[in-house]
Amino acid sequence: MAPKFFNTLTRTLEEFKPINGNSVGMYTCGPTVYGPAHIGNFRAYVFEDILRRYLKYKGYSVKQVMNLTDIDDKTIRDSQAAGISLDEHTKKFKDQFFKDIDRLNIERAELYPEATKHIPEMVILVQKLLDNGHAYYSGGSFYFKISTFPKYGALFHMDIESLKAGARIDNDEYEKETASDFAIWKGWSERDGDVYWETELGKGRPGWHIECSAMSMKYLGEHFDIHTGGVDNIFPHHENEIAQSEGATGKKFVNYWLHNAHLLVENRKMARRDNNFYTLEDLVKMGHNPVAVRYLLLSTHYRQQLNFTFEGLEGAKNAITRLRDFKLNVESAKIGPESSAVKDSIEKAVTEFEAGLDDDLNISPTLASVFDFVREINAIVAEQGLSESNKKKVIDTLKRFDSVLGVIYATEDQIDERVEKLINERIAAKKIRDFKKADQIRADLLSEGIILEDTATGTVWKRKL
RNA sequence: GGCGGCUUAGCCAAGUGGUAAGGCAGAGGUCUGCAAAACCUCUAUUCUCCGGUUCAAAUCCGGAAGCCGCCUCCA
Repeated sequence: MAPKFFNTLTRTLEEFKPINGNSVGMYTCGPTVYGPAHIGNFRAYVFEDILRRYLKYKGYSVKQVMNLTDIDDKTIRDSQAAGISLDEHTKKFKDQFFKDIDRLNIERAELYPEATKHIPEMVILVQKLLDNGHAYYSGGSFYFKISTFPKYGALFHMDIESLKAGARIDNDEYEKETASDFAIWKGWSERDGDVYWETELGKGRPGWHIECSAMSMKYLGEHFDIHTGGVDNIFPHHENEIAQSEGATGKKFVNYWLHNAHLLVENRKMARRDNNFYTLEDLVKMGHNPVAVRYLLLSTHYRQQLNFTFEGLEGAKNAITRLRDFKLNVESAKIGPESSAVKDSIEKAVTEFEAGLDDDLNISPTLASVFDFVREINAIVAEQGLSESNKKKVIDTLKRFDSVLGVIYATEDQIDERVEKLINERIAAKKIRDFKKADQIRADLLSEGIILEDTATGTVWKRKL
C-alpha cells in the first residue's frame, strides 16, 4: 500500500506516487545558521527524518536535499556584531547543527547545499525571471512581481488582496512596486559591509527565497516530489518558492507539500525571537538524553502542535527505556519452544505499524503497535522463553521498526575492559554467594551510569538514560 | 479583522456513527539472594459545555466557551 500524506497545496490526504518509479526527491528546508538551532527547529528535522526513514522502509530510494542558509540579514548582522567574517560565523553553527542532528540520530540527507556556494545558480534564475517578465529592477534590487503570477496564494489559500490590506508593511529601504512583491536579489547597501557578490546583476546578495528554488531545482530537477518545512514557512517562503520556480520554468514545481506544526513551550510557540527556546545543548547540559528528545519530538503527530514539558521529556526517556529493556530481555531470553504466537504477534505488529505510518505518518497507532508487540513477546519470554528462530525474528522485527523510529539502536554502546572485568568479578562473587561484594560492584557501576540486571541466562548491562 | 487548527484519565495521546488503543505516572500481586526487568490485575460509565439528528454520537449538525498558529524573510 502506498502511504498517504496531507498535502498543504490541496489540503487533502493524497496517495503518494513518486514522479520516477521508486525514486523520491525531497527538499527539506534547513537551518539558517546564525545561532544554534532550538528543539522547535529540530522538530521539523525529526519529522523529516521519520518521513525519509519510512519512505526507505517502504522500499523507495530517497534523495533528500537540505539547504543551509548561510547568507541572510541575520547572519550578516550577527557576524558583524561578533566582528568576524560571515564564513567564520556560520561555520560555527553549521558544525553545531551537524553535531546536534547526529545526537538526535537524524540520518544525514544526501546533500546539504550552502546558499553562498550557489550564487551563480541564483543569478541565472533571477535572469530567467527578468527575461520572462516575472521580475523587475528597482533601486539596485530585483523583485518578483506577484501580479504576473495568478497562482500566487495557492499554497497558503489566501487572497492576495487581503495581504495588501493586512497592515504590516515592511520598513525597508528597498523600493518595491507593490508591497507584496518580494526581493529576489538585494543590491548592496552599506549595512551589508563586506558581504556581497559582484555579478551580472550588480553588487549585492540573494534574497532569501531564491536559494531554495535554485538549489532544489539544481539537485532534484525542476519538478520533484516532496517539499517540507514548518507551517510558518508556508507563507511567504514556500509560496514565493513556487512563484519563482514555476515562473522561471513554466513547470509544476513540487507535487507534495508537507508542513509540521510548531513546538510550543508553556503553550506558546518556541521561537528565538520570543526567547523562550531550549537548544539541544541546553537539555544535554541538564542531563537529558538526546534520544529522549528525539522520542518526545516524534511521538506526537507532526501536524499537531506539541507542548514541550520536562514531564513529557521524562516520559519519553522512560518509554525508550522500556523499548531498550525489551531488546535486552529478548536477547537474554532462555531457550524455549517454537511458538506460533510469536509469529502472529509479529504479523499483527507489522501490519499496524505500517497502517499508522501509511496514514500521513500517524505515529500514535504505530507506537501502540510497537508497545503491544513488546508486551506480547515479553509475556511469551516470561512464560516459556524463545526458540532461536523466534528470537531472531523478533530481533529482526524490532530492528526494522527502529529503522524508522531510531531510538532503540541509536547508540552503539561499548564497555571497556575494566567494566567487563568488574562484571565478571561480580558473577564470580554471586556464585560463591558473596552477595555483599556483588551488590557493592553493582552499586559502583550504577554510580558510573551502568545498570546490571540478572536474567534467566546471566547478567546483562545497560546504560542509564 | 481574515484563514487554519485544537479541547479525550494526573500528564501525553489514538479513535470520524456501534458502545473509550497505546505510553508515562500511580496502586496491588507473582517471580527474585537482593535489586532491576518482566508478567498479571486495577486506574475515564465517559470524551470542554449546551442543544439537535439517530435504535445508537467522542465521532454527524447547530450554538457557546477556552486555547494555539499563520496573515511578508520564524522550523
